[in-house]
Amino acid sequence: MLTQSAVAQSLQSHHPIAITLNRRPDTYQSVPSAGVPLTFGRNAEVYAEGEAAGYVYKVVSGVVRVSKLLPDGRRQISAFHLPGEMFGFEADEFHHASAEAVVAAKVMAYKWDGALGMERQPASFLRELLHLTVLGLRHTQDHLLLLGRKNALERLAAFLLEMDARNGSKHVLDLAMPRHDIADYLGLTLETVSRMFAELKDMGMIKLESARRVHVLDVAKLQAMSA
Amino acid sequence: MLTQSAVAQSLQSHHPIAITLNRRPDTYQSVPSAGVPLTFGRNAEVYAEGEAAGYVYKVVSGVVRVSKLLPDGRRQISAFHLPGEMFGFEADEFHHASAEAVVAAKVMAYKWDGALGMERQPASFLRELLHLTVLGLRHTQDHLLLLGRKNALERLAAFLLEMDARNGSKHVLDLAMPRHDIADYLGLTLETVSRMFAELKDMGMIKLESARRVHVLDVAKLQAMSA
DNA sequence: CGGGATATTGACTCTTATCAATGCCCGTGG
DNA sequence: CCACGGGCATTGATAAGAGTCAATATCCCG
Repeated sequence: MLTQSAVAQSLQSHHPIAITLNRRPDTYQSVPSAGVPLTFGRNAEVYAEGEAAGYVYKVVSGVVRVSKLLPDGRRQISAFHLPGEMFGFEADEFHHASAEAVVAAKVMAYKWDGALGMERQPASFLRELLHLTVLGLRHTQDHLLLLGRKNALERLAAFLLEMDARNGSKHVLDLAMPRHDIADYLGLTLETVSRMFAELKDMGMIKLESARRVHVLDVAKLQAMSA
Repeated sequence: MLTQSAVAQSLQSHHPIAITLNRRPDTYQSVPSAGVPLTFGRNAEVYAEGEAAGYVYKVVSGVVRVSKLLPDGRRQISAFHLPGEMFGFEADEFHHASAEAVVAAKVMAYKWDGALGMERQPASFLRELLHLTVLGLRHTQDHLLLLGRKNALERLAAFLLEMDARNGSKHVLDLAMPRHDIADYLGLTLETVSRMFAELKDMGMIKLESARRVHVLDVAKLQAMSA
């Protein structure tokens, strides 16, 4: 596990950093500083729990997972971040979770000096960030309900619906993450996740083209089942 | 379950509202509008899930729980709010969780017209609110780890430590909430919570003066156990 | 002092975890 | 091009932890 941030590494040692000033239009117009583009391979660490938090991040491509570990290795993934989403905000100067690429990912890093930096941000950016953070809080509270009160089948149904909705409700999903990551997101073991996939398949609610490629056949029934 | 907010009720129908302009110094100096003081009896609803969100709230006395329900009645409490804490921020115009008084509580309500209202807030208030929200997000993520990955004993140990820390680490706790609420916070049943209290007692880590009054005898061991 | 809500404890069940074997897919190298 | 190997996934048998149902017990509050 790295103690130095990936950004710091890039800045200090590795490849020359391209500060791309004329990249594609940003969803988050008011991010005030130019971003640093970073690339991560599968399972590469964006930042680690406990590390100093000097940046906020936005996914350009790929998928990033944010997770926390217990000392004995048990892991809980709190979110998967897809392209366009920001992550890495902290209330103080340290990251209290870690972030890794699920698959090869491109990420923009924006300088963010914690509370200090916040002093100098324009109100428009603060509003945007507050909005994003409140949305994140809502997602996390929904996930509390899932982890605290839903059974394994309900959890997987909710997961597939969430992923489908975030992917444009095409009802055909290419899951970027392995069963183990799904399990750590849903508070289950990978075996149970696998069994629940089989069960949803047997019920005719999904079709598994392969382990990662899922067809959602009956959204309504899945929704009824996820609650 | 009420469909009208408690604030609206107060404003529109019930007792005359005292707009107290010279109350005790606020922790949150930059809340821009004068607050409306409200009183709630045990289990009274501050707001309901789905209701329009026109206010943010601060606990003055008592304890407030924020929770979400599944259609069949399963409940997950995402937080208990103690005096001084704010709650009720939303990203849009609706509450996506409900809030009730655990015991008789006094609460200040501050007008907050969602995104619209946010436009007019000073940056200082936005910063404060962002900070509070990020702190809330951190707490919720910690709670995800608890619900997704900790066993019953670990959950109760963590709960008692959290409550003790928030109560000034006096190692003597007066729990405001019944076993059922603790269970719904920890994702357990009230029977399991009761058994885990007994187990911690048998291990000599706590003393139960009564069901609600708990002495924390060995903080270090409890901490080791909660992780 | 009595009564209702809250809490504890016990017996048993059920869901999910654990441990283990097998299967599948994909990329690599012969 | 095919075979091999390694990661990933599925499936099975069994165990463990928490849930459920039920019977007291205790504590407030009037």
